[in-house]
Amino acid sequence: MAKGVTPRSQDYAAWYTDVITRAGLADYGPVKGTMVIKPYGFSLWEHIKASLDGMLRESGHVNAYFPLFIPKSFLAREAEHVEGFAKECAVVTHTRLKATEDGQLIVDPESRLEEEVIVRPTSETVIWSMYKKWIQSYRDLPLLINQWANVVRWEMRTRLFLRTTEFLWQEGHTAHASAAEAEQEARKILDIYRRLAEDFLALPVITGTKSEAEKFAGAEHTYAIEAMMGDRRALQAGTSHNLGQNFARAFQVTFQNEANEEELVYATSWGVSTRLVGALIMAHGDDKGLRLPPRIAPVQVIIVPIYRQERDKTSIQDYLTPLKARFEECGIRFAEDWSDNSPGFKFNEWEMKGVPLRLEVGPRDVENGKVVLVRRDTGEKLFREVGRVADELPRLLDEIQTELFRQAQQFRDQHTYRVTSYDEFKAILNGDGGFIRCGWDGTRETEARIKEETKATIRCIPFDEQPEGLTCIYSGKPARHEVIFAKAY
RNA sequence: CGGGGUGUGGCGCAGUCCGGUUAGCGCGCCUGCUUUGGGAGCAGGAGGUCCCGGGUUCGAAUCCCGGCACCCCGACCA
Repeated sequence: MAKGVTPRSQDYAAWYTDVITRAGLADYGPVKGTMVIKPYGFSLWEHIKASLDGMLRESGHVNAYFPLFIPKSFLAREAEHVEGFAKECAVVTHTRLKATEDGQLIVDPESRLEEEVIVRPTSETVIWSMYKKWIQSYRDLPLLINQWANVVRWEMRTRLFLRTTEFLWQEGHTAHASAAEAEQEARKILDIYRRLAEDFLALPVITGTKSEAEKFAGAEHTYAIEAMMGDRRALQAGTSHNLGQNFARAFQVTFQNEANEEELVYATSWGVSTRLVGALIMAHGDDKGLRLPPRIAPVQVIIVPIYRQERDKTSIQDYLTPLKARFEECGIRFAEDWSDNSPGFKFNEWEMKGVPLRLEVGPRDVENGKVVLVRRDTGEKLFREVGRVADELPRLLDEIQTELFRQAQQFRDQHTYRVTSYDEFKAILNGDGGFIRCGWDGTRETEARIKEETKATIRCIPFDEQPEGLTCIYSGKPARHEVIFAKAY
């Protein structure tokens, strides 16, 4: 195996998969499009998950679990929804296999299901079939349920973490007594997603509304957080939908309001997935590998001992004992690398894994009462007194967190353009690419034409849009919205 | 579903055109010794249905026919 990864500038896609495999995040599964999330990658996901789960609980949501299998007929209940997902559903048609005389294993034709079931691509339909049973009165509302689950979407083209046939996510499904409350919920969740991205993943995002063409199948409105990756393409990092009464209507979920009138329930759904891991890799990674934000890094500090002889090793171990005790008191996630690999190898290895801080201790440090710290974000070397380093670490980790965010934000801003002519628009997309902020006449036709001609799509209509006085980049008509265009994953 | 490519020890590849020793190289792995402040050195060693199935031939990784799988590029998508 080569020593490093393919440089980003040479082949971004190869760099991305190299980093994932070399850092030990994931591996390809045996079935096309599937992925094994390895312990280090899974630990990263679990930290992301814990961060979000905490925020969801604080805002009154509870976790539950709904079945993987859904009757095929459920999907068809909501017209747009079936349209959106039918093409990518895995379908279970039989319930068993059997061995033939010549030892082959075949699907037992006698086990054919009367009603075929689908593997959930998302759970709106099963969940609303249950909500029908659970909701009668306004007193049953709001219902604020979240589930952490796997879903399957049989995609044509897959990429590790960004789009796999099966992926892990959380999906929230809420029911409300008024349209206004559902709208407020959808927006509240989007803000939680924004905080997850910005405060935990150090990933600056743009919040906004999806165009009709890009919204979720079955939603009234879709809101999203959009982030810029290192190749200046956009990645949708989370979505929140106001479903209006569409699913309540499809599943006949009504409640009696305070005026004793029967009314359809108002709904939202929202989700973020393991795609966030892909976002982290592409937003922060460099040619040495991952760079993880301390708040979600599985290992925040890697201790690398450096020694020649057994007695040095022993003295380093003793030297580290009180320091490690202090780390534990401070709640710092640290690990030690006592493997037989050379120090240089370990440095590269842990940089590949994106550990925010490396702490080196060698005989010279033991003699002088020092340690050496090296920041992954800046490469800076810091020499510190062993007795004081634990007190400083929480602040230093915060600083790294902030710095990663700052770098990503600066990168995004440098590659965000406001343009007024379609020629400029195309020049940017044919060049380095980036986010383009411009006017749009609000028509599906314009959006479709631009996509066809440039591959760029409307990522969102940002909440802070200022369409007044703008003209449409394509048609020249007065702009209905100011939007962000970009090529997207 | 179109277009392109690749299937050979764990990984990356050479060998295939032009059939012929025991299928080779780098990395990794195992053992031992020496090393260790930016991917250590030497010595020894283990590890292969050459994607699968037919065919041609005295002889097939190599030629012929058929299949399968995966990767990349496009249309669809969190």
